[in-house]
Amino acid sequence: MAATSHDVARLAGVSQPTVSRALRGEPGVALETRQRVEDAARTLGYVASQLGRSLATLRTRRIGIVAAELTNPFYPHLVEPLHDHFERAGYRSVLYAEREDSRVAFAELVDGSLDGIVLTTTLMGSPLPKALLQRGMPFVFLNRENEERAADAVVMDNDYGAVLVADLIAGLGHRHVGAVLGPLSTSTGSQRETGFRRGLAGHGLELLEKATARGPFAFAAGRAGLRSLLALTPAPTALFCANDVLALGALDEATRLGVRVPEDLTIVGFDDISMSSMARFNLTTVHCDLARLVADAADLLLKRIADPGRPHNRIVQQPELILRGSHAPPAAGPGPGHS
Amino acid sequence: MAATSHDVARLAGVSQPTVSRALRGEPGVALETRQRVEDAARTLGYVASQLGRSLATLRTRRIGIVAAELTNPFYPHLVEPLHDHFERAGYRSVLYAEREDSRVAFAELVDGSLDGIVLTTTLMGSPLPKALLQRGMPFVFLNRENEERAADAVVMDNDYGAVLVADLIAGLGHRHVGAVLGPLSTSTGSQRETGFRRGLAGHGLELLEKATARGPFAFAAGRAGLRSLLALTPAPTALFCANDVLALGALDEATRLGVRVPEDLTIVGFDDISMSSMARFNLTTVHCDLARLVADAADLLLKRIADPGRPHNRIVQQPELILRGSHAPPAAGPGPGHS
DNA sequence: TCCTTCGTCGCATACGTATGCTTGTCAAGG
DNA sequence: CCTTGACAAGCATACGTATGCGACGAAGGA
Repeated sequence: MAATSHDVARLAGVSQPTVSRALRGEPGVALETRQRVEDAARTLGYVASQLGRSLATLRTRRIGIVAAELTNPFYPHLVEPLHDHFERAGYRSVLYAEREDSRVAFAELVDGSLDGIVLTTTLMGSPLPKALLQRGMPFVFLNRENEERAADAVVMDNDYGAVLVADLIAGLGHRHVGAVLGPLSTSTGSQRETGFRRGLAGHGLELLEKATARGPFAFAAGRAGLRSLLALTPAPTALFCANDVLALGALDEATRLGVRVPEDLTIVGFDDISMSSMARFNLTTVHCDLARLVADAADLLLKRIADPGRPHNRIVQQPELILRGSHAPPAAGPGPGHS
Repeated sequence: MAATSHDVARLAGVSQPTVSRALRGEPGVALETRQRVEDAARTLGYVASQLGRSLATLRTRRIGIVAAELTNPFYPHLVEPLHDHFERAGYRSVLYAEREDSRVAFAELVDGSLDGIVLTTTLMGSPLPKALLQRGMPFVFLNRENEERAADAVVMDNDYGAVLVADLIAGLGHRHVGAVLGPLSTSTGSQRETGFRRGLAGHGLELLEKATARGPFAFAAGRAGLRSLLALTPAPTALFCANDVLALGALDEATRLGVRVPEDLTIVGFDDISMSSMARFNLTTVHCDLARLVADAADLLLKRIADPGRPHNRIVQQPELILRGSHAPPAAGPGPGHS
């Protein structure tokens, strides 16, 4: 149906290899021949088959991005700049939005249709990274990682960021502190929890087990977490949420319940996604430079594709506290009631 | 490097075609042979090359999704369910996030690496759809379309939805009405504008040219639009925004400027993306059932791939007004001042 | 005994491109 | 006049899988 390089060759009166060389601008083709080939290609509307090309070169110029639901507003902040980076480098992005990396069929990732993979949803204990490693399939951890250390990774210093939050909350004078934590099966969730506890301890405070809620990094978990923590007596006057999506969920639920932020309740998030800076949320949070995170990850992956034998690299970036409007000292009286 | 079907054949003591048939569960392979092949494949960790397979079958089981920036919160509502739909049907999604369909290199879409394409960012006058049509490349318009009528399309009844908004605003008693419109080069932008003007006219109202702002479907355009319209005298008491992203941008800018919604200003959007239902926004808007929109589009595309000769189908879905908290009658006095 | 039928498998080839090697031509230099 | 080299283009083949067709053997019936 569609024209092939053989059709072009026939029309131009040359051989198929000459067509291949001429259209790719390889040297060793006479100018006159090259133009005849280009004319023939234009006449036939010829477009080189990526399939044939990939099979011959064993390069597909496609990169897989394993991410979670895109309607979770965190992931677009990774996927979009990844896509743009790879596009500039001549690669296409194939989306694997499987919620968890272990749900991605391993075979789909190593069936030869990808040159490399970005993992953003890896769980602790997932066998996928090791399997990719054994197969020699280039990949990079982005934002999340797991126990596998013989791999490229670009992550935030989650522990440090959480300590910053603990310092802020303790410094404001809060004594009843709660947290909406992420899954322990994620490196981000567990590191942010550890850091927050450690930070509180530095101020003689403790995160009581009953003052914690835990759930997936989703709005609904933030909402549920806020409801359950407000039911405590005394209710916490400050809440650390393990990421912005949780924090925005909690913030929104507080609004719904008539709890004022920050007057009645301090809420601090982590990530600084774009929604958090909108005036209606104005969330105090830990800023992660996701653009730089993504840029580093894309670079590492492209370098590994170019040279599979190069030494592994683990890049840790420092986050930064962003003070907006969702934090304040605790109210003078007892903890906030709730209507 | 990676094992091929020839390696498996050698180990199992059969021919390569027998390996192919055995592993795909084709009939005509003896049970004992099949098991020997499966054992050999397992031993070698064999995964069939998608490239070889695609070249032989001329089917790639990949679908291209042409969308805009994913950080624009509208697009994830299309891309995610598309991805899930196609995955269930055994297809992978390749992302082309190029802002405009005309910026996507045509050759990339017809180089044989895709079985079909979803267009969500088509501009009026774009030559891409016709070119795809001429090449016999299956595609479907989703949400946006252009002049090309010999194609599958799934769109909302934008005109009708905009009339609903006009009815609401006029019914509330607003006389000074403004609008933040989308690009005329998009079918959604122009249809929503036309419908809104027609709806207002039905109530003896008019949308003055100076009471309109226009920009891309982005937060920033909503913010800028609100600022410029509030500078008018008299300032509009009600604003129709051509989609939710514009409306949320306007709403957020109003908050920033100290303009109260809905007391000082009514704002109505279009699309009903998930952010709009959050308590902090609580946006009155026109609900589009994007899940159904996407489902219909995915179905149409898969049917066309299966049968390229079938008649074209254009599905128009009816939107529905959702009354939340951003609309109210105009304030008794003159239009709102702004601090 | 011979022919038919069926089940099983291999042979040959197609899919479309890239690339190493060889051939052929022509001009320059000895 | 022969040799050498550069340049241009073709030949052969590789990449990995799928599939039409033919071959072969066993089983069954006439």
